Amino acid sequence: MSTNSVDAGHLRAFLERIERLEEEKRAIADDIKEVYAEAKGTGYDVKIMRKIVSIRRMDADKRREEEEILEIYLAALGEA
Amino acid sequence: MSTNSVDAGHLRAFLERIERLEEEKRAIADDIKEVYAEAKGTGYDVKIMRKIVSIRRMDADKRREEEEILEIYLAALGEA
Amino acid sequence: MSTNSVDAGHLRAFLERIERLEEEKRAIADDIKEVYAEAKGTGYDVKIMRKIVSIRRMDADKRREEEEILEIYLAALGEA
Amino acid sequence: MSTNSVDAGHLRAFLERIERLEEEKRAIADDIKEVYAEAKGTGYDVKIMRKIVSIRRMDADKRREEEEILEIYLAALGEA
DNA sequence: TCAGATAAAATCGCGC
DNA sequence: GCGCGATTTTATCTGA
Repeated sequence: MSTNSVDAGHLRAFLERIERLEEEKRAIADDIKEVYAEAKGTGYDVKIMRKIVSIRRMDADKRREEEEILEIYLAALGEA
Repeated sequence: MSTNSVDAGHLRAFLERIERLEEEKRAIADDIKEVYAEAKGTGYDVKIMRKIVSIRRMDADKRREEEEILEIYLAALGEA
Repeated sequence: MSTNSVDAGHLRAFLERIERLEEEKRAIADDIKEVYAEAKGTGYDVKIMRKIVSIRRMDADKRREEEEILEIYLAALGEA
Repeated sequence: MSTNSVDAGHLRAFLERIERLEEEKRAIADDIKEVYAEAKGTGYDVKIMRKIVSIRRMDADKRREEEEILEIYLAALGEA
């Protein structure tokens, strides 16, 4: 078997892994849309919900950042 | 329990479902990145890989579209 | 003449170009709507027409993508 | 020549008109992007420019609305 | 830093 | 006429 065919087989495997993962990603994105639609059907305002989710995500990111900084400080103290 | 607290609980449940799904989505996106990185490490050209994936996705989309138009045609015939 | 006024004049010129182009774009969008309306009046199914247009656009896009990937391949070969 | 073939020819003509118009629309959209890119290269903030364009568009719409209302009033007066 | 991909918001057209 | 789904446009985000 030539090097090329081995490479091609390898490449194909990579592509298939990627495509399977992209499909899963799309499925989850659809699930998210469905939840928003369901919430809308229950009377909630989707736009506001998205804002809440976005703010909470920023909060979570901020918390992570702060924890990282704290760890850096603690590490610096440990070395001091 | 007041209507408000019930509604709030409901909203909270929706938000938590969404946030869990978004986290899963992010995890999968990371997986995809890892696969590309691994392929790159094996010597493949990421740009070319992305193009291939994109073209194959267009094929799939087109097939879907064609199935949809077939359904629309059939529905139109049914109404005729 | 101050830098500010020059800049402002420049900005104004950009904005006017954009607005003129947007108006042209809107006019064309209206024309498209009119054609669909006319076709509908002649008895054609707009939904099906839109699907056909969409599928043909995908064909064109795919052709473009394929040309692009060919160029990328050739460029990659040139660098090899 | 059957009715069907005439219809098909007609349909084809509609589709071609639409596709030609869509291409023009796309070309203009590209022009707009280029203007923004050029403005960006001159140091302007694209996001702010978009906001300005959007606000001016709203103003223009508002003016149009007000003129329409004025005309309706005037017409009502003429009939009174 | 920049373009290109992705996600979000706005808009439009259709059916009820 | 109005909500709903589909398309289009805008904004954000990522990776080269």
